[in-house]
Amino acid sequence: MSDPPILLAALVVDGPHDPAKVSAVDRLVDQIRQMMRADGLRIGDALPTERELGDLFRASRNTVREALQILKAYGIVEVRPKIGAVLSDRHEDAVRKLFAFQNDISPASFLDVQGYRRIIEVGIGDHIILHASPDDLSDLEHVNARILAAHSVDDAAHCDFAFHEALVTLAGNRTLLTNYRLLQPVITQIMRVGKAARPVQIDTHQTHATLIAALRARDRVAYAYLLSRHLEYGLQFVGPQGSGAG
Amino acid sequence: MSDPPILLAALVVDGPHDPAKVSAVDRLVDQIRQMMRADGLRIGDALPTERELGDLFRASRNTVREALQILKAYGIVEVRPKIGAVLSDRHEDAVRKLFAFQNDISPASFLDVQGYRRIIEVGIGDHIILHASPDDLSDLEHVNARILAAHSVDDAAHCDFAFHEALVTLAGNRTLLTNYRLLQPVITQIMRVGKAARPVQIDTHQTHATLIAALRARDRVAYAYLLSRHLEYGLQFVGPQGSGAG
DNA sequence: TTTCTGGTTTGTTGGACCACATCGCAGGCG
DNA sequence: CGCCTGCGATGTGGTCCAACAAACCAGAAA
Repeated sequence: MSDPPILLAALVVDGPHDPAKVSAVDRLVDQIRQMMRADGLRIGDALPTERELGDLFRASRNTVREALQILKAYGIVEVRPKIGAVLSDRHEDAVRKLFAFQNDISPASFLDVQGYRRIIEVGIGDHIILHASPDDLSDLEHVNARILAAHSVDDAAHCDFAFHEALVTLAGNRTLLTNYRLLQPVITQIMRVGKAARPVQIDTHQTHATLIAALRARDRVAYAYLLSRHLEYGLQFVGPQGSGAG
Repeated sequence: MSDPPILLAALVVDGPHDPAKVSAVDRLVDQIRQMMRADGLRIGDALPTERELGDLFRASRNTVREALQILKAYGIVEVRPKIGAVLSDRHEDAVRKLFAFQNDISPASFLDVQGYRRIIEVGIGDHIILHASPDDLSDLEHVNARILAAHSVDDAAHCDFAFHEALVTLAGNRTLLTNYRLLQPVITQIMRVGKAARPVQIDTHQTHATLIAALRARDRVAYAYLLSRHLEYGLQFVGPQGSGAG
């Protein structure tokens, strides 16, 4: 061993077995994150300038910039030209974007996603029936009403998603909601396809209304049945191999 | 007055004008991705070198590197020292890492995540009971057995997660499994905390065994009850504010 | 007040150096 | 003769520096 560059201690990293082989860029990413936390920075607060960061952490501006690109890709920092890097709340958007990065939407994934939705949306039925207030259900109806005013397939698909999103919201679980939202692009696409075959805003609205009615009646069996049928309905249009057992 | 710009020739980029003033780095990210697709590159194939990319797309190497950092953050390329950037299938890992990026795990998220798990793992009970083969359940037992051989809290936590992951796998839904895996860091951390309080490998193994037994008996009520109690168990250790309504 | 000027910041470029992985060649050995 | 080994040459990524352009901000000047 000659004399390796000491490089400061790379404080704790997520890697379980990363002794010191971490690159300067990765080290910077961690250091900047720690600085955010240590200084208690909040959304909208600005980071030091690139030069200052480089000076602080003994790194060149290029290295700082590469680290900032990673932070930017992660959506926790937003670099505004000539203003600087500010803490961002685009993290979830970044996750969503990244999540949809490779999703070639095939009929198979259509089926799979609808299956996922059935598990989720049926599974939360009990909780909604037990805990949702009449106001909650009224809100649901309000969201449902918007689909009647949709003036395009795209619009209708978004309203449709908004209804189901509101449904999932009533489960009162942030993790679940976050995960469900991750699939927004795929789900909305499914809805678009279904509605493109023939415009069915009124049908959709009506089905949603019966779902709400089942929740009001605290009828979990009816809710599960209606929801399953509702989700299977769209599968008719997804493609040739969507046929077979519904 | 300043001297005329030295380089900065026309050399403007591809196709239609970009009124959006997209940065060179973002442009490069797109161009590299297009190149991947156009050349039909597959996992493991190598990209041109950074210098060649810069030459190809009329960008400096630093710019290329910033673009590669983004691609790397997205998990679609992996830069191996002295080899170059190769197409990677680490995309899901990248999503997972990104997902856990801001999750400074608080007792609140502990509760939330356990609630999410309850919804999911209880919700798939019916499907497992209806569709799981005896071999599936034997596999589950096999996975469960590994926890007895765990020699550290960390190891036990991973085995514990592996069991629940196997459980979710039996639901036969890829989307659900992907989303569940997204939470692996958080879930494993929860398990670590729970097992750090006191080593309970045998208890965990036993509880898992009763779960399997309930599945074998096709007793969905018992399954749901045992699972809920199992998930609530770990919450005792998460922190003082874990109290209150479950 | 408005305008201009200088300083600062990011975006981008070109170039430089280092450590090291890989390749190819020469030479030794079975 | 053929195979293996050792060793540079080459090229790669990792990092850094210096510089310029464009845009912005603050303050002096008119």
